[in-house]
Amino acid sequence: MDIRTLCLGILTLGEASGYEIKQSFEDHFSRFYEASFGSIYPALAKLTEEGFVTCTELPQDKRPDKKVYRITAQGRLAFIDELMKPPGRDRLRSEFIATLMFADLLPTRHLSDMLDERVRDARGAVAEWRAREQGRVTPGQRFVLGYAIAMHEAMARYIEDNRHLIEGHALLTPGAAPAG
Amino acid sequence: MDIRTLCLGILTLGEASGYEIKQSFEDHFSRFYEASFGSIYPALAKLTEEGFVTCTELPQDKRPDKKVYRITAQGRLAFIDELMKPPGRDRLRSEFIATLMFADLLPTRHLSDMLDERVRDARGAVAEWRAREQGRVTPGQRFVLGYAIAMHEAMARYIEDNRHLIEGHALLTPGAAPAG
DNA sequence: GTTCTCATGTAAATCGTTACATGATTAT
DNA sequence: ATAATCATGTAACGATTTACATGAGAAC
Repeated sequence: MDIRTLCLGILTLGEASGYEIKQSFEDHFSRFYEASFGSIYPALAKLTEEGFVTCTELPQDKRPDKKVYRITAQGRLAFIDELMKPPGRDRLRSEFIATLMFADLLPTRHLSDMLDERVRDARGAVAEWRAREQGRVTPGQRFVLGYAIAMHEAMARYIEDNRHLIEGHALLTPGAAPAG
Repeated sequence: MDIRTLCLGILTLGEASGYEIKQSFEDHFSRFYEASFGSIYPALAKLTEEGFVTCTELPQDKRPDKKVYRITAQGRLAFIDELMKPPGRDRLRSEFIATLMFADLLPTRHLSDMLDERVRDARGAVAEWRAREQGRVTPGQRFVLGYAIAMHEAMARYIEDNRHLIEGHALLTPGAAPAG
């Protein structure tokens, strides 16, 4: 599922310009997929060429013309075809996790700061998603929002419940018990 | 955190050949990071050039010589330097999630199959990790294994608890209540 | 007999980001 | 003044995968 296909998907929700599609990526796919203009604009050009979307130029004053894209019937079919393919494996690249794998090489203080920040960040993301859940969303979007919330709550909870495994390690090694 | 750095990390756990590092990626980073030979071999060549690892060739019969890499003191420092950098954001690309976002475009039957398979897969992964948890692992590795388990359990649980949101939709729309 | 494991490496292709190029308007 | 929002697009660069190249031995 490349960015080209995801643009098509966003256009099933309504017409949009390249600029607006970028915002949609941030709104709907935030933390799942990201896309830059450098991939969105060429994708839209290609989709137009292929007949999956049409493009109408709206003249604007003091700005480049706004190009509004609409998905075609053919585009809708192509998108559904793509959706019906068995989804590939999730691909997560987490520097946070990679770092913690080597926690024993790092000072406890540094780890604590990292974990604190991660928990803050996860809880912040959950708050944002909860807010978005209140708005008008399709059942699919609601399911995915709930999924994101559940995952990030589980993340925060796991970190809080298990941070002692890496933070408290020095205190738990034999012979390193604190005096008193 | 690129593959080059991760190779260095794996070598902090002990000497290894390129082939073995590939296996380590599957063992330790499975579902977090993946790496192919096409990225590992050039990475090791570059690390050797930079003095972060040394390479010893073991002649083998009927096979290419095995090149065993060991991390140097300099390499260890460089790796820790890298670990101390604030980790970048997690980057997840999930075709599964992207597909569910557009669940309303798909037949319920197809969704059910996808969800079933995802739950099976998550529970299978959890079982594998639980087995690995029994072996000898560093505290960091234990933390990360627990994290992976917690995440995938949360995933399976969320899907089971909320699949009706997308599967049962037809039954819940007004006027579509089952007779009886 | 076909697939898996072991073992290394290169080259092409893919996919995407970052930086560049341009420029007015509005909010802080 | 400085940044953010609006608006499009190209070109260079980067990271990684896939396919190619080679080949024996063991297991099924």
